[in-house]
Amino acid sequence: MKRTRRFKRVASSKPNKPISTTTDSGHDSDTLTSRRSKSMTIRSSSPEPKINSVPNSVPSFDKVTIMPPQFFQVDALDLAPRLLGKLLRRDDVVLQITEVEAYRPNDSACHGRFGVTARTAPVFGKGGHAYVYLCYGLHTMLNVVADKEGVGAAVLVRSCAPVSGLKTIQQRRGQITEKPVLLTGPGKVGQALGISTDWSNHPLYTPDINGFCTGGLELLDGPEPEKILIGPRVGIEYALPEHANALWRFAVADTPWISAPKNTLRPP
DNA sequence: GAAAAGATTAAA
DNA sequence: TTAATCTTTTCC
Repeated sequence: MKRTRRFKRVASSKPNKPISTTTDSGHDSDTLTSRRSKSMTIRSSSPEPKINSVPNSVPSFDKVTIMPPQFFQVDALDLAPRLLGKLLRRDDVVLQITEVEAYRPNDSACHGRFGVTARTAPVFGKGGHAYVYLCYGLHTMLNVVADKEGVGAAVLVRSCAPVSGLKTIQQRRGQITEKPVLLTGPGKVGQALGISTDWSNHPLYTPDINGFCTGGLELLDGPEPEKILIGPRVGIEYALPEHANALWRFAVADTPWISAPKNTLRPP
């Protein structure tokens, strides 16, 4: 066990991070608990859930709609394409989801295939929570848990486009660029959001206190893409052919913010 | 208790 | 094309 030290290696461990008390590495379950405490009421189902007329501009935060829990309580195959265009927010960073993959029960590529374990427990939890795991020992992968409690289903967020907080994104990524290389790839999304596996099981439908950006992680409504592309999922060659070949990868069409490989994506 | 594999990325 | 890197899960 080499383990030089148990220092929480978080992607965004850059020294000049703007967050004050709630640092990435300082994030812990206590913080989660308090954040989750109910004393805050929000109308997650406002009369006008759609955000049209916001093509490029950033929607003002107090008009934003947080997706309600019931939005997530569907089959991962249904949830996945609906996540395209939606927004992930943490701090001043807002990312628009451009590419996802669905993972489902009885799916030989799904992390839930071994049943409930310490790592995968959130996958079997209530839809609308995050499932964050470490891949290849270094990349934090963000999934949106789907379906009802007890069902092992989730949607991996593979790529995003930046909406706001570009400087923070670049800082966390360690790259000063506006090109797709900034956010196309699941590990990059996790790094840009500055999350660690401690964020696994964090609810994405619970607003920050008073709706301000206090370090939470939320899924906000966003414009639906006009056209989408589908294809087989990436990096699951070990799975059974029927699952490896299933077209459960979804992407926004006509955007450069898509991860490789792109040549396996086709119109539905 | 040990070994293998992995929903990847960046650099050569 | 390949090294980096380490947790999770399985097997003995």
